[in-house]
Amino acid sequence: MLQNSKEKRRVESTGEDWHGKPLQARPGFLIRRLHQIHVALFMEECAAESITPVQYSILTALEHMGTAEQIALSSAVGLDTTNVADVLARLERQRMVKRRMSPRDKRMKVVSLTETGRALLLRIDAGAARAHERTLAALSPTARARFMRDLAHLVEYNNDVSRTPMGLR
Amino acid sequence: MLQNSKEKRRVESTGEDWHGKPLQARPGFLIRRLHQIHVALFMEECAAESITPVQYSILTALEHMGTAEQIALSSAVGLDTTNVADVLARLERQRMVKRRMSPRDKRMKVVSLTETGRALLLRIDAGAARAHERTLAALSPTARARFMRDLAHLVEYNNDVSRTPMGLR
DNA sequence: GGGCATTCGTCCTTATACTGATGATTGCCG
DNA sequence: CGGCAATCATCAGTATAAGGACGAATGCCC
Repeated sequence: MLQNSKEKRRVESTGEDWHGKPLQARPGFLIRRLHQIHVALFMEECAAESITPVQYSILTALEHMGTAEQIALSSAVGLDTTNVADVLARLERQRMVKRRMSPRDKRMKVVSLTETGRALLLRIDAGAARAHERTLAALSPTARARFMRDLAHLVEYNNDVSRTPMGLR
Repeated sequence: MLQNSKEKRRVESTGEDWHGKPLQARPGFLIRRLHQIHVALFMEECAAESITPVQYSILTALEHMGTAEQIALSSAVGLDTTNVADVLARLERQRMVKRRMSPRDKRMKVVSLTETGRALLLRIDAGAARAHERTLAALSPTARARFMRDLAHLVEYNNDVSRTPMGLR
């Protein structure tokens, strides 16, 4: 059932007794809560423009890639293709993004930022930065850096979990 | 707009340049991904029973509290009351949970575990534990403990962000 | 070059999550 | 005791997220 290319070591039971512990001691619970909190902070800081963290991720990825097929975007932001299509439809409705059929491969759609989208990114930047900083504000700069390193490590290690086609790169 | 009882210090701009950095260097992105990953691992480990992490959280909270009004559950698991009602409706449909009007206060509903729900919790325990351990598997035991401490600290610090009525206690 | 597995986008369904609004009930204050 | 603000659950609406299925297009293999 595992069989990843990386061939993970078996998770040997550390005998950790999650059952007895309160929710607050469980990784899954805390991660969900922190995610919730960051989204709330982001929405608060960016209330002026109506944009969500995921939309921001997609716009940012698009800015870096210049132009991309939906499947590439899906891989870049770690989202299901279904979900990417969904978010892109909303972004297109708001004129942040353009989609055209690829002339090379008629199965694909090529996505690119519009001027409106590029302008939005610039307006959003400061708010997004504040949201990120407030999310980590409780930690000292040292602890913050360490936490980010661990976080990146955890994500990279299990990067191929979930539907994301080729895993995230 | 902030004005929490705690009176947070202003987030002084550390001048962090998130804009130039790739998504992988942004806290929000990594937190979302890790959440995604944990959910996927949980679903994989608990595929036998059809249950989600949030449903598991609610059942667990209910087990600890014995019996509770929806508003108390909402506070315990850090979810919107709307959302709690939603999840409870699904759990009730699967006979995991009972809801009755409170005789004391006819606005409230009292929720409790059924035998089916209690049995499910026992069956799920090992899988949930494996999911939690796999989520953190990339870190050494030392780093894992430190990461959990930081995570708890971050959540506790911003606990009152989001709609959750009284904040989580 | 004709079949056929693969790929890409989309549709349908289900489950979190939050906001805003509403209806029922309660407790409090005069 | 009569009104009125606050509380609790719910409803409607929107946005992530994933799974399953499907049609169109592609490319590869014989």
